[in-house]
Amino acid sequence: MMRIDMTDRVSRQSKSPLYEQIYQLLRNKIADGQLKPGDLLPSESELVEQYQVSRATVRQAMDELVSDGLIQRKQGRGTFVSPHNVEQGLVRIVSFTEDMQRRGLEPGTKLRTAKLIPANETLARHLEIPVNEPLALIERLRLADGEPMSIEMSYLIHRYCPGILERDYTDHSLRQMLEEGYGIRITSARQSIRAITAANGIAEALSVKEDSALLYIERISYTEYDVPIEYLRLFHRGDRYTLHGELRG
Amino acid sequence: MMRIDMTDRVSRQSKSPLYEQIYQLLRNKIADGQLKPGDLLPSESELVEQYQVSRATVRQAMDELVSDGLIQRKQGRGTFVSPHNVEQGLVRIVSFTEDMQRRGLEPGTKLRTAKLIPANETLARHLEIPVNEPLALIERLRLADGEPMSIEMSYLIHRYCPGILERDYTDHSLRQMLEEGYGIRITSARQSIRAITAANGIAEALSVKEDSALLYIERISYTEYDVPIEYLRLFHRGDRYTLHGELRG
DNA sequence: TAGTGGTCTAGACCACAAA
DNA sequence: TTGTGGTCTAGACCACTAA
Repeated sequence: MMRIDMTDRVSRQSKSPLYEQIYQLLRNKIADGQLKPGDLLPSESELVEQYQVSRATVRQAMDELVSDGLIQRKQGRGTFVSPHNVEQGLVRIVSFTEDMQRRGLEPGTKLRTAKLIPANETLARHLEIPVNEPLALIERLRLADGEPMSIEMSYLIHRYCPGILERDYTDHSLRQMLEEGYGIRITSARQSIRAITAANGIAEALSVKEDSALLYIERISYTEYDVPIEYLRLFHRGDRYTLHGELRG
Repeated sequence: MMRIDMTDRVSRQSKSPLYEQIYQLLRNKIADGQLKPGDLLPSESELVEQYQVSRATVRQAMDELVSDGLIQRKQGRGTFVSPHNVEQGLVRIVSFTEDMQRRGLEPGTKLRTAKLIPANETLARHLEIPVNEPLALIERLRLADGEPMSIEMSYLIHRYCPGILERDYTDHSLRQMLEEGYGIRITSARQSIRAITAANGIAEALSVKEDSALLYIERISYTEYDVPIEYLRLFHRGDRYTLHGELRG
């Protein structure tokens, strides 16, 4: 279980900025249900009082939540938790586990492959490495409530995370392992989304008919130094998986 | 042709805020190629000087561009136009025409249907109106370089835009007509994305085989008063249409 | 009228990158 | 060392909503 800091305060000694700390505190309150959809948040001036920071800092924290789609401001009335829990995979990187839990489904994982392969031309170009550089390929079947939901193929630059293939991918998220085992933080990513038909092997693994429609996502993840670290391919069952998002006008 | 304001200044008399004006000016410069991908933007202090506003206002304008994915900040180095023109339909509402132009394709439109229908239960629920309320259904085939790309089915609450069915949808965007003809501004939307297989009629219109994979988007658009105004269904050809986006860690 | 969020200012000090 | 963006403050006035 994740340990959660329940002290509802911010620290000026922390290495993370004040607005980030406030953002996390509020995000946690929404995540764990202390603040429910439709609830009125404390006003900006109340938060200024509570955390002893300036209003600009409070607003910076809330800006992030707005851009996540988690809260909505109403001038003259206040700030509210968004009616539905939107924000799913279109703005922020979300682990499969968190994604499923937010949908009210029980996540599960089966490892299909974990091996070393040489980078082909496409992978090399996307990861900005030489052709034939060794990559760790980790392929997992993701389950929701025991039923196949997605296949994830993760191509990691092995040089940055030697020995990762010997670890256990079932219980720990890859991102967590990269951070804790190798000090690698993924801070941004670029992805493309399209619809494809399921090839033979994929269809079988996902328990769908051949040529069923899949939501296919390719994602390149970058470290805090803007270095590509992972190329990810996601095959989501079209009949089970939907992305949600909010748009501005 | 759209008239573009070339005066590179902001006005304190304008009804739109200063940061919004600066945001639009910079956005236009990126759109029309005055600022190309990879280019260094003027520094924040230079923009402060140029537009005679505070640094916070400049930063607020740039925050929007960052969140659009159009620019990237590099501490100690400067702010750059994003290498690729990402930002496509996952953050901001973009017209089909603009979308295609950004992809370097020639947009085209064929009207398929324009008629009045009563709202069924699903439509009524999404649009927050009574069942059987009259809706204007406008169905268009969208072309890119002369080839079918998407089908758009737009369900508008007719009460808010009477007579819209008599207008010309080929040359004007629906959003533009709503704004100019009825004073209705669409300021936000909520959408869901999934993969489906093409049903018979849709497949034929899109010139693809039956059961081809389509990227299917449902979108509810809201006015500035958070009133639902339009329910939109988009069927994009999976082999031609890809969404791109950036994620935060 | 009182309280909310929306906008804006004029500073300050910091961490980081490049010369 | 200089200039960049990153963070933060303490104010100000405005537009909007609800009582």
